[in-house]
Amino acid sequence: MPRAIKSVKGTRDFLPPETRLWSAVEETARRVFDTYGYEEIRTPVLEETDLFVRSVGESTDIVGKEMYTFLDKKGRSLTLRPENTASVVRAFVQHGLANQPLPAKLFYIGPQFRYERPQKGRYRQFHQIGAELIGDPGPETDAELLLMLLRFLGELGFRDLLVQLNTVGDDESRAAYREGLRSFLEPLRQQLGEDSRRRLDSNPLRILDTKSPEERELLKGAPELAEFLSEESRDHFDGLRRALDRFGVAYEIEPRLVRGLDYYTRTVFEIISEGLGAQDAIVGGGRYDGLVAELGGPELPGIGFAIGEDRLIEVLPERFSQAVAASEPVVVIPVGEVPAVEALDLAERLRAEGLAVSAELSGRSVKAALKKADRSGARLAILIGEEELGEGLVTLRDLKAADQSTVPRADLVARVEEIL
RNA sequence: GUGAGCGUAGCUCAAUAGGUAGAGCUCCUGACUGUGGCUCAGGUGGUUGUGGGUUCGAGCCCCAUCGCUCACCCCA
Repeated sequence: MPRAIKSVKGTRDFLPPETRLWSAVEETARRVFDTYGYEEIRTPVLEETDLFVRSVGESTDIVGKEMYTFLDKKGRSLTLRPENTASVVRAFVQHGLANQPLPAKLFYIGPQFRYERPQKGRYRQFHQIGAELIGDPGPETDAELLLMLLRFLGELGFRDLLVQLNTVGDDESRAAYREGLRSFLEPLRQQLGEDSRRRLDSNPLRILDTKSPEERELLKGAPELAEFLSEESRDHFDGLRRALDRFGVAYEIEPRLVRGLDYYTRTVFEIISEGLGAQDAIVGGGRYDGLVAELGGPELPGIGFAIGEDRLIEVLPERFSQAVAASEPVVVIPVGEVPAVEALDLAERLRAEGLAVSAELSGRSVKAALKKADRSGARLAILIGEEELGEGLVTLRDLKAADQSTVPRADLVARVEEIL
């Protein structure tokens, strides 16, 4: 016997009925995003490796050790996208979208890939629903993006979600802070862990969100970014907070929220959820005012978020999942000597009317067919018997009420719709 | 990449101190020749993740490997 092949580590098959849930979530996203004027963009799963090196950042964990990178047959270095913002910005630049009315508002839904050790809420192929807005620097734009995000999550039944918010300042603020932090930590170098010592050279800001209690203790006397913020960055952050307050958005300032992608500037945010264990962030995002230019485009600001769809579905409120309807509410069953094709014929007529119908074609007994219909969650069974066939009648059986009646075919659609 | 726990039927799990694999659910059939949800009877389904070792004998012990799960790390 040949070896059975299994799905690759960290990847999953999504089977019915769970796939209905995924579709429903994605439809909700499309509907809500549409009300904010966002259009869908689909970018390739495969990109030139350099795209991520330049945008996400060489010193980040994502680029340093989590990418699916390989050489193609011509020796080009390609990478399965570990996130989607870089691709969206690349496409924006490549197609000259800056020449269309700004800001550009784009959303995407699709798989992303990172070579990590899988655990709860973390997969090698995972899925993100994200949105990007390019070409508007104002804090009201940040607020609107967050309002859209929260409206979407609200439509899914989430309540009381708390947005964690911070600002990492503009390039100048960050450069100044980086030096401030470095000169504070340099004397303490020997007390830092191995990772943090390395970051002291490459990216000192990342040390801030360490989880090590000893390092947190050391950091207590560290300078804060707020002290180094440029006036513009401070104004921007204050403007965002005023807007969020006006719309009643619940948020908390999380000064140590830094985020692991290099392209973020100013506004950064996260939403975490209970019930996900250690991987509890369901949304992450922020502003990236230098990224478009970094990727060869014009000097345009941008902001976006990415929702972890796998994690989102893991903690989806029950009232949403329960509202996702069952399939095939009607089953057509041939009785006695009536050929299966008659059941197919009737099913086709009903489908043409827009009804979800399955036909019993396998020749099983009426009894077995009803049993199967019942277990599948069907609401109605239509029995085509020899006795009624000649007179243009069928038997309509309500599987929940357990009663049935004989109805003319002409009235069938109306009767079915009445019951459903 | 590091650590820990776990891999027996499609699913959930059994298998006394190593003695040659079983149940429930699911699925199919029948009791009920054109009528389901209950009950009863029967059937399909496993080289115990894989490879090696110890042993007269391994699902059980040892090693390796793959996978799953959780945590570290990182992030969605």
